[in-house]
Amino acid sequence: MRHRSVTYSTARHSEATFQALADPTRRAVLDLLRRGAQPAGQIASAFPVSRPAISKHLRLLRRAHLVREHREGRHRVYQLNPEPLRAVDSWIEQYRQFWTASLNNLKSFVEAEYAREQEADSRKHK
Amino acid sequence: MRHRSVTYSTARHSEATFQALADPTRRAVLDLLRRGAQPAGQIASAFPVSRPAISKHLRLLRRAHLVREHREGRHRVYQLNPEPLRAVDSWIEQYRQFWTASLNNLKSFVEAEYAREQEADSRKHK
DNA sequence: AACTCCTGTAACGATATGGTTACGCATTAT
DNA sequence: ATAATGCGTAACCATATCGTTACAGGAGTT
Repeated sequence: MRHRSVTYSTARHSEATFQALADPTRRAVLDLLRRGAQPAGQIASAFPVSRPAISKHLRLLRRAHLVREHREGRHRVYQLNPEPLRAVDSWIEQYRQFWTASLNNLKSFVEAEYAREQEADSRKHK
Repeated sequence: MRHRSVTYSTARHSEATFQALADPTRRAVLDLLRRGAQPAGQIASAFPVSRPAISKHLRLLRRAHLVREHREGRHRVYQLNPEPLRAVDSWIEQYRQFWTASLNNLKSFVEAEYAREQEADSRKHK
């Protein structure tokens, strides 16, 4: 029988953002845009893939709201929008406490937790 | 002519980690393990997919070093290892300044940056 | 008006991803 | 010894992903 874990819903948040960050080229595009807004072609020239490939990455980043685009003459200037990264940041935040604790402490804590749960479970088995 | 952007190399770091986090089920598994170590079957029972599917997710998480596994009787207990998340955190860190600044300030900053670059570039065009 | 520049989209192909069922192998229970 | 439990892997399938080349269309240039 399945539980449909409660934790699932929290992980569903910011799906598009995590998805967008999965690709190294897209992360590099964001890194590039930190230095300032640029037109699409100039962005593409910084990478070893074709311009249409970058165009598709930009579309994905646009749909994840990680970049904003506006026309300027015949250029399309792309600008970083870091807002969605806040969600990623707050997800990570929940893990920060784990690496501030020493690994030894973590290990014993986790093992104790499991031992406790196992004991609570032991009634269901024989 | 291609530049092979310098920023690329920084984005290549922690490739496996970003990859692992791209899937909502895997993020939910990590969220679940924050509450304590658990055997594989118990993890699987929290999700609406088959046990082998979870087994494959766990393998990927193992290879990304986001979880550790050890045998305990006939169970295989999985334990969170948040260490690789530090790399993600420090990547995000570089963006934190952008959302602490007001969006208006950011906008003008970025636009000024682009204007400056465009001017520097204008000698190459006609 | 004709031409060039900049960029998005379409169509296609190779590979990756995420799911399923069937199976094998240890470990514990009977 | 035999059966049952727990879990990883293999084989397979559908769809997604990321790249390419060819093409189209709007904005400046001549």
